Amino acid sequence: MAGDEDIPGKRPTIYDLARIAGTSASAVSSVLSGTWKKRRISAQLAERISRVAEEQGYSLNLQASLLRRERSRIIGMIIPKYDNRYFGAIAEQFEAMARARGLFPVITCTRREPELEYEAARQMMSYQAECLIVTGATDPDRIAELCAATGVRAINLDLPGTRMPSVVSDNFAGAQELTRVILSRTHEAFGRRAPLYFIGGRPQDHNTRERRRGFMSAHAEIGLRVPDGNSIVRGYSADKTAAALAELGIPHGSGVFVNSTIALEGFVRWLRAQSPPLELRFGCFDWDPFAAVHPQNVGMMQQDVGAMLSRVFEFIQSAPNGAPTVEVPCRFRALD
Amino acid sequence: MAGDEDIPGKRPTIYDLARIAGTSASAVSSVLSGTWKKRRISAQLAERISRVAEEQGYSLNLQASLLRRERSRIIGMIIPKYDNRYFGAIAEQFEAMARARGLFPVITCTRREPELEYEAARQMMSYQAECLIVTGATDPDRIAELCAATGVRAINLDLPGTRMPSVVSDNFAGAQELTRVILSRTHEAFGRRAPLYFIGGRPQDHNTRERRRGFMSAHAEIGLRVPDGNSIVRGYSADKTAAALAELGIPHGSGVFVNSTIALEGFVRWLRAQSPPLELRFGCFDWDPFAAVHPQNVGMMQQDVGAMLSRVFEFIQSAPNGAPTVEVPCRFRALD
DNA sequence: GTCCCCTGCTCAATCGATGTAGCGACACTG
DNA sequence: CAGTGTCGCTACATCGATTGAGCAGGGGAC
Repeated sequence: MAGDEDIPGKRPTIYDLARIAGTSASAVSSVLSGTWKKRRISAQLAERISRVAEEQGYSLNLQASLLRRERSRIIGMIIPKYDNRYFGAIAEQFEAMARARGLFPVITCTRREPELEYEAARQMMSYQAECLIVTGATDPDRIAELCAATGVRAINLDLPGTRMPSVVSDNFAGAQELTRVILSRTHEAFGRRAPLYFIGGRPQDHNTRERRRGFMSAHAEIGLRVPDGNSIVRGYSADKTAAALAELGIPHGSGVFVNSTIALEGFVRWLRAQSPPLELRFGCFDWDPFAAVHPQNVGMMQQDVGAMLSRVFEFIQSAPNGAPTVEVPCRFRALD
Repeated sequence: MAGDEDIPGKRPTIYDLARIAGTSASAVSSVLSGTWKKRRISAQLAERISRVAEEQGYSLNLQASLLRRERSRIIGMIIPKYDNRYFGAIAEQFEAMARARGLFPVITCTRREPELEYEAARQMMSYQAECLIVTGATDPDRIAELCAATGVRAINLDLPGTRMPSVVSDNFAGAQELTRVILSRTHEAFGRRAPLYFIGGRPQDHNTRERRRGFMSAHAEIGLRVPDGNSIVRGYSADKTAAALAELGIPHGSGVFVNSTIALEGFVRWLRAQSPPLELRFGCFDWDPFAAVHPQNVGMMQQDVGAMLSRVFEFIQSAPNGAPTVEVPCRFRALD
């Protein structure tokens, strides 16, 4: 007990433990990393070292450890938002699934800013991430290039790219089904068949294009043509959506396809402000438990986050050839 | 151009760059870290090194860099959930504010599991985090002890502890105000003054206790006594809340205080399932934009995430004495 | 007694970046 | 031409953990 030196601000290293336990740093390292049996350390010494480490409140210096090891087991994810049920669920489940596989997840939020996406990806390289999941990126191919240059494997999630494997929802089929339901429920409620309105998303964005294609296809099935004026596609922003709706003037008895909960936020705010109250029927691509109890909501298309992430981890374990895009079916949640 | 060796899976180091540029690793390091002017490197050499680094797609090995430096500038946060507007906003704003201050945020989600909280905190120590923000932890004092042992500064957010500085909402005043509004709006709507119901939270949790105190106080002000049976406090779970509500049997014309959006999720699900429809008035401690358009919602008490995080960063910059608890006022969002 | 093997450890090189100390070359002073 | 200073760069120790190589000592075979 005489040699224990507790320099306050200084964290103990394996050299400190070795000195205190009267042994070598190698022995300490192998005991604490669990490889001591292969290295022929006696159970007695292992016991002593463990006790000293416990007493001194030792914790591994990951920086030093990772510098020496060949594999970091770090897996990075960049994601545009946290405060939204879809991306929140992705982040939360990704962490849990990564941990369950013995990997160290590191997530960072890029707020749909292309520069921040790029910087965050660079930072993941610096962390020595072995793999990077690029979620909802505005320019996935630029990041793919960065990853290719440093030899880091990358996978797109939610929004596909052309240079690395992608896992996305089956946006076309989901939108088609959702559109059919909104059309029929609007018909039931108001007795007329009119083309729906399409609200939210970005014109150039892959998901928005696919969903519009499904939306159009469901209209075509029943011989309806959608006028050009029936769309508001002004980006992922609740405020812009609400402002645009005020100009559009949707008539009583209409049906509305809302493309994301972000647009839906603007939509329900606008809808609530109408006086006299406006009777509509709407459906939304994406799930939210509070939006689900709105009386005019006829259904929400929930993206299957668990299944998508499973496919992502399959791609991680066995790298595919080329840059395939896998589409995962959505689950429709009918309301009422 | 003859010496460029592009070993595919291998990332270039400063030694590779030095060899290619015909200079030393020290020069490369100082140029890339921006300290080259102090080290008397000529602008010409700096230019050449930068070009080579660019060409080779060099990226810093943070592990090696941090191992050598005395400061990591890493700031950790553990948080119970992502997919909820309150915690989602905390995570998102924390990252932005940390970056704006030149720090590297690392967040991890602990799902209110005490063991995972502890493990995650250990991992933050291993990352050499200089500071740890402990958000909504079930046992903050245990983590405080861990941090004290390794000399890492720690701050509680949302839920206070006794061993490190804490930043929390003014739950008492917020709950009191919210209760007053629900009481008066229920009176307006149904003409009777009856004690409210209190739904959600954990009995032993500090926030729940404070909010119940505010709730009780607002009742006492107008001479109302709250019966013991008017509470459902069974943890942060939408399912348990919905199940308990089914047993409780809240009568038509009642007012309800919902303690968190997680409980609210169960509450609105239950409410919607009632047939014939149940007319109530409720308010919620926490903000959610979709819940805000519910016709029976009279107001939501929004926690001031920006202000709370500002206080957290103040504590980080100048460590306070002892373990003070700062209370940040909430912002009431009246509805209708 | 010699050879060999096994046990239980330690030594020292290594990962990549950083920063102090110092070296060679040249200019300028007196 | 010795002495001093500055410029522009390089050498090397260092951070903490990992791991292949190797060493001392004891036991058994012949």
